[in-house]
Amino acid sequence: MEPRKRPGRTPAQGGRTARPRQAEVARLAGVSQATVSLVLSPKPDGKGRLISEETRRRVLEAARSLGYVPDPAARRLAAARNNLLGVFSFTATFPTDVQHSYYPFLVGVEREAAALGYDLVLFTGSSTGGAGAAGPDALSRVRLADGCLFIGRHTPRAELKRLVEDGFPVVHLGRREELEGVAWVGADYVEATRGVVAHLAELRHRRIVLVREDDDAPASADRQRGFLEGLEAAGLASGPAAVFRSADPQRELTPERLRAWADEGVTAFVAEETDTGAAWRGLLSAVRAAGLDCPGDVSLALLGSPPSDLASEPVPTGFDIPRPQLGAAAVRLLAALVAGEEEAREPLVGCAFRPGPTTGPPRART
Amino acid sequence: MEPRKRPGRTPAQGGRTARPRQAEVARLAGVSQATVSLVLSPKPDGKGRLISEETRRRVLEAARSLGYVPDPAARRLAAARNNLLGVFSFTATFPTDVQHSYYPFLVGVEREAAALGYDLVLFTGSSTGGAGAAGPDALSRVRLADGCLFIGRHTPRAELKRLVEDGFPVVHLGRREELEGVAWVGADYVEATRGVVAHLAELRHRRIVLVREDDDAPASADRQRGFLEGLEAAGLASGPAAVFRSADPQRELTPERLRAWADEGVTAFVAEETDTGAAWRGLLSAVRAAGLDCPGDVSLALLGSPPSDLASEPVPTGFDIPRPQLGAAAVRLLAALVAGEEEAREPLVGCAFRPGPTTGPPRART
DNA sequence: TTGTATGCGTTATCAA
DNA sequence: TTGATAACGCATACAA
Repeated sequence: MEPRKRPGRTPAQGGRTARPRQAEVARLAGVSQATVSLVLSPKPDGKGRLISEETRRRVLEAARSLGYVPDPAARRLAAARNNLLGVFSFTATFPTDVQHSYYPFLVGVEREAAALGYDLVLFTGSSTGGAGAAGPDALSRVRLADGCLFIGRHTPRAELKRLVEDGFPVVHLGRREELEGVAWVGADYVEATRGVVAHLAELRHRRIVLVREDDDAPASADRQRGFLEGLEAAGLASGPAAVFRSADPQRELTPERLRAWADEGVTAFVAEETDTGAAWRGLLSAVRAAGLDCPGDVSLALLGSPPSDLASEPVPTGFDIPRPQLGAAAVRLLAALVAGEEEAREPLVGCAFRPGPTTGPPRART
Repeated sequence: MEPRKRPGRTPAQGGRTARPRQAEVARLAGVSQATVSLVLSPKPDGKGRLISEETRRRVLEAARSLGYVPDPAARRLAAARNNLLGVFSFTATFPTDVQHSYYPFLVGVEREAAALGYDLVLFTGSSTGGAGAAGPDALSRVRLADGCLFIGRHTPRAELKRLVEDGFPVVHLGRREELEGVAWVGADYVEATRGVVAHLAELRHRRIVLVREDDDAPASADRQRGFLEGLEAAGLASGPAAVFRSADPQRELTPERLRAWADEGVTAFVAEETDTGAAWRGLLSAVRAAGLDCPGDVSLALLGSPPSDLASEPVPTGFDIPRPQLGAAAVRLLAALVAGEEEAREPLVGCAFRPGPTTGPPRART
């Protein structure tokens, strides 16, 4: 039986012109398809040109005139590379609720990817139940890319581990030490928080309280750790009493509570930054409701950046998470993994201390 | 010559264990590779099961025990499509300056793409070297996807046309009627603006002035057209005098000018929305500087949404551009083109009228 | 109902 | 220096 023309092909392929293939470039240039491949995929092997300058020119010209672009799927199948980096977030990458946006990270991710010569594939998460929905192989689609960046707290561990075990380059944006073998890049919340505490201690605050949400995320734990370490370093009383942990700070952080603390000699509060900003919001409103002056009566600091809807307020003392830099660092690491380099870089990115008008020396006690 | 073991394979493929293939699943289940494929990729064709329940079970069991996951590259290669939609913006997709961001569109783009089973490839036109260098064939890279969405005012016409001529599915986000053959999806500024004028006319305003920037973008032209049509429909005097066009409204829109208009009987102003929001800003500050009360002395309307940094101000009367919906509509259209369907849908998306506190009946003239 | 054969577009090997 | 050719893993038309 002789070969069919195009078996395995759905009949209604669409009436449009197919994308140009290497074979067509070859015909136009009067060479073989393999030659086209050689010309078009420069070997970094350092091997000198095996193709004559003349042929080379003709092939390039033909490719250009045809608008040829290599098929990423075929490339990967042939065990080559795509120049495609994946970005996968379990929740929507562009949520309607801008509060949870990964936008600032993406700024850095895009810039760095472009600089390194990669395009980005945004794998639409399972949020909408669309592309990859919830199936166990939802994450599998990312294998189309050369490597993939994961963002968000809720990355399914098993799937991620599977990818890593298969040798697929993966980088997680955000600390993920529990996931063994998963490379990650994160902000150094511990150090940054220590810095904020040190700042308050220098101002002569003696009792400081951390307001945090009831969440087990590494980001929360890190801040608490940095907080306690900071207290110790300053020779201040630490202990669980210094941490106020609440599932709903905006409710449970009452003005009475605040006054009680003040009476006990607490002169400063630090709140963690989270998606919702609940801790900080709760703290702010409680202070106001209690009629306390800031920074006169109490100093306030935010362990992160203020929510965007509070943009009209003065920017509080705290630190800035360098999200674009984080994104860029993650891409650099991922690119290194893709290139087969051993992972050997500092995964922590420092946060810059941000002075602000919400902290000052405590009022002398009477 | 007998077949090599794994030719075309780079020798140092990595020491990692290869993932299971359909062939291995087949061996374990005692069936052929094709059968495995049949079982594992359910056809939505509605065709009943061609595979016996027994075989089916065995295959699934074998696949599970081996931890089989399909290779997306192979799958896409065989299917002759990527399930990838490109998104191309001439400026960075994620600019540092959030003002100019396409974020709201992307929200809808992502959601709809996910719903339709597509992933997104982000192309950056302005990228600094790297992937998308600035070459004339920069746009050519988008051919890697099954189709591409273009966003922004500055899409190079020639390149776009070339893509379309080659039968590559292209959709432009924003009206682009000059570019023949280029499918587009846009907001119906004409109709929306007419609505705003009608609203003012109903309030009994008799003289209304449009403040616009000196830009030839379709978006500006459409608003002007809708404005003039709205005036006519209400039986009001139109003509060029009703349009104030300025390259720098924030400078040229002086309080004196405003007073002069008021003296002439102008009781309402509408300003177009642009990237910078210059028209609206200029109008607002001039009204304030002139000491005019709004909506007492003058009614103001904004043909679009207010800039985010004016979030603290009351939201003016006007209309909302449904950006997420626009993005979604564009993706739907693009998907239809990719699927080979003839383009046959309404490219205009309506804008919702937004009542606000900045308009009211004009003060009775003395 | 299942197996066989073939090709999707690319890279890489080997012979010419 | 270039041209055949064999896979990569999967999906399908067709035969059995």
